[in-house]
Amino acid sequence: MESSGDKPASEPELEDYGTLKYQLLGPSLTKAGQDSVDQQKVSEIIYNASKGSKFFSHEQDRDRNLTLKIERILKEKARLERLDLSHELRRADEYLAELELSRDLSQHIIHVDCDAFFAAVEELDRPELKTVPMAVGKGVLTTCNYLARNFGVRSGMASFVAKKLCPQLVLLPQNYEKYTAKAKEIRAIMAEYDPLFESASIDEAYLNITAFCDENQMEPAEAVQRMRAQILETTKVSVSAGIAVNAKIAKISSNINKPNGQFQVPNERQAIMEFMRDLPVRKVNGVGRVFERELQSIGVATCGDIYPNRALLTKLFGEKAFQFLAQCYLGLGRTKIEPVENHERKSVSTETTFHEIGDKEELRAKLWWAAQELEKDLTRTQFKGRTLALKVKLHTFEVLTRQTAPSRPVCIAKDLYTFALPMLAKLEKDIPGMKLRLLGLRCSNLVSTQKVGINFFGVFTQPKPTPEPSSESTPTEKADHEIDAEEAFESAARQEIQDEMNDLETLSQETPNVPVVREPEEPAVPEKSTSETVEPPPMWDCPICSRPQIADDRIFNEHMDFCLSRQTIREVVQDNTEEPTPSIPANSRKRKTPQTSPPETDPKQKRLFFQ
DNA sequence: GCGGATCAC
DNA sequence: TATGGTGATCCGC
Repeated sequence: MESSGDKPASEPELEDYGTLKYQLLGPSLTKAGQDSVDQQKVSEIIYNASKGSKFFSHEQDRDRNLTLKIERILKEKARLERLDLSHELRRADEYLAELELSRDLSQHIIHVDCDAFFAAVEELDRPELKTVPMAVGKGVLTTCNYLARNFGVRSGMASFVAKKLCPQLVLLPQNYEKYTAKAKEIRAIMAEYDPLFESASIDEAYLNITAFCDENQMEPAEAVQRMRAQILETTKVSVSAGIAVNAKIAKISSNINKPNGQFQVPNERQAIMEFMRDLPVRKVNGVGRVFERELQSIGVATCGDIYPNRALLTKLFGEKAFQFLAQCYLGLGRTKIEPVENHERKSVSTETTFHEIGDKEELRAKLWWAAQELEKDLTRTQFKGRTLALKVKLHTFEVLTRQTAPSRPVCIAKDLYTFALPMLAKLEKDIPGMKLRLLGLRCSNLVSTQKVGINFFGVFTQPKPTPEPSSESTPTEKADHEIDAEEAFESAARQEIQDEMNDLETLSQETPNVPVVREPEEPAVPEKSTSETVEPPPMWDCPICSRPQIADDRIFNEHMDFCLSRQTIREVVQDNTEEPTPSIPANSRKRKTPQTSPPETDPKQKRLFFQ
């Protein structure tokens, strides 16, 4: 969420707190300065609340590694400084000169950021919450109101830590639909100022108001003042805004007079350079806690400090980092603002955290669950993946990823599971006694499955179940999904276009399984399709009992359903309840309905089960 | 291309 | 007692 205030003077002294305690304060600290908060005290409380936990040990590890890395950076810096750097210096200056030529002062870009958005929306429904410290989010806080911030509570903070800082803190669950609806109201107003505005997240947007200002003979600050008033008036949500020559400076500026304020950096080179000169590098989007420490170690605290170090940056941090920092120093940034729909999606993923699991059956159930979730997301976004990645977080909080390139693009749960399982098995083999706290799947190298369908009247239709951006797919990609016109025509008689598309989808990718069967009498895809599968795995491991099963749909499904009910019975028995076990229909896996739930072993889910 | 790491929100 | 999920990018190999 957004951060608040801009008070370089109150930044904590690293030496006083130690790097670890600084790290534990969380990512939002330096972006959001806090007045009236005793940071030292807050730091102590967080430290003590975390001490001894696995999370803490992991943070300690990371901190140690970063400290070592910084030692290497300093050694390298010392080595470089004994050399002749005139070549590096000239190269840096040439690049700066080149950048300077590209400077464009003609645009008025604004960044709009809602103030404590989720909390603000909740306060609209329940005004009494305005007078108490309140936060939104379970486990980890998504955002909190300004009263809570006075206690040192922040977004991204574990809620039990927040409770230590502020025992009277009111915690609300997230209600995403509510926030989305409110965001839509706000966006409708922003569209009046720039119809091609760019949503950066649910509560942030960039607008290019150059044209609006020209057409209405208005100064940017005046236009923004008007827009903010209009948003507050009609949606009752206050927003802050930054006005500048580009997105980078606008973003920084929107934080300066937050909440309910705005700040402008004039479109003049001199003013921009002065603004950047004293700006802590951490304020720039893209500089996080790690890079901040690395830069600080070589004496770069503000963007102005970049210039005297320009000859060293490429060698120490790489070419990209140098170019990024050069642009920070000059105050350059993008002026191209465009709707997110124009952006090409690169990946689709899902992951969940759970209580520590070491049991292989349980892990397979989690993997199966993730596969089903990912299938849903891939269906919604209309993609298949050429690459599939498994992500796990060990009980120690260490994160590992393994990826594979299936023989063809995948999007069906069973395929996702089939290709992911060997990666999980290998990890289990390589890490004896592996215990996980998170498991996730990601598809990348995406292939669009958006197709032009033909309806009953022969009219082309563009199915769009969600406003998901229709990523521009290359002609080659589209060739992957040419539809069988005959089959399309037959399907056209059906009422629901979405069903039609799903069916076509299934056929087009030659998967031996029909993911969606609405009509009970609908026959399953004939067995022959199994043989059409590219590289059909001869055996599948059951996600529940992990025993290999013949790779035949009917046999596999029956076996899995049997295992599912058995698993349920066992849990019921273990839980010592006399509640009868609901039987799972044999074909339940073939219906894309909530009852497809996997053998859930989370305590929470078990409880739900018996309610 | 893969895996680790960082970053934003 | 207890520390999130999604997407993107960069680096070193």
